[in-house]
Amino acid sequence: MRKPCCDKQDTNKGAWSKQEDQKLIDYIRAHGEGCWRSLPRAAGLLRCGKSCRLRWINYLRPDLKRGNFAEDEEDLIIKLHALLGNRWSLIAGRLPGRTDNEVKNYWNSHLRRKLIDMGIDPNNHRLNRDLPRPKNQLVSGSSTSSLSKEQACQPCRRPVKSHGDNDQVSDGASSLEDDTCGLPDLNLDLTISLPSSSSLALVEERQKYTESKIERELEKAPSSTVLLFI
DNA sequence: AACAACATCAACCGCGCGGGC
DNA sequence: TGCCCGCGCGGTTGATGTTGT
Repeated sequence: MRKPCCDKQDTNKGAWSKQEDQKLIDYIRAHGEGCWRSLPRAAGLLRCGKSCRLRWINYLRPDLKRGNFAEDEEDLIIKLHALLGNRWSLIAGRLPGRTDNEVKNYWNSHLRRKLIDMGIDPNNHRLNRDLPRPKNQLVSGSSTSSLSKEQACQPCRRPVKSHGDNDQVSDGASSLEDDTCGLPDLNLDLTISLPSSSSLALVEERQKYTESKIERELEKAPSSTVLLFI
């Protein structure tokens, strides 16, 4: 049996207080990121390392872009999801200032429903004849509220999670291989465009940071997917 | 105004991967 | 070569906010 990541008896859980945030920020400013396991003690925090890491990455990091997703960001997420599936960290790596958690939440709460309302299966990004056809309004209160959370999520539930599956990239990506007639329905422009010219510098900086990792991941992806991606 | 239902998102959990020994 | 440990990822949960009745 695997050891827990920390001694749960002595750690706080739940929402972070301002003081905790400040301690974490101060510590990372002074010592940099890394060694999350020992960080809490060193920083004087009663949190487990994973919790500190998550808090920093998803909320406290100075380069985070908070706020609503722009339309081009939405497009990019949808396109990348079609290619990569639920590989949120890879998708987030292409969105400067966004975290995997943020992208994942946004997908689950907004984009998935948007696709469903457009009659597109968010699993494989193909037109779904069983779903309602496109409506004039993308997300209307009545149309979405009639879809219970369970109903909306059910088709997207993956079978028992397995990282091994990732080697096949994803449901979405693998479906591209399975059925090549899927994408044209979406009219997806698969060229990856940068979100905006103003954020170009940030994009480049972050891309450098993630480039090697992304490239490694893409090497594992099926060649057809790589071609599309490039 | 009060309650219920739904939506959002921060945070947690468990697992797999990869590096070090 | 195999084991251990730390990190990172994706799925899920639960608290909180918002909207509808």
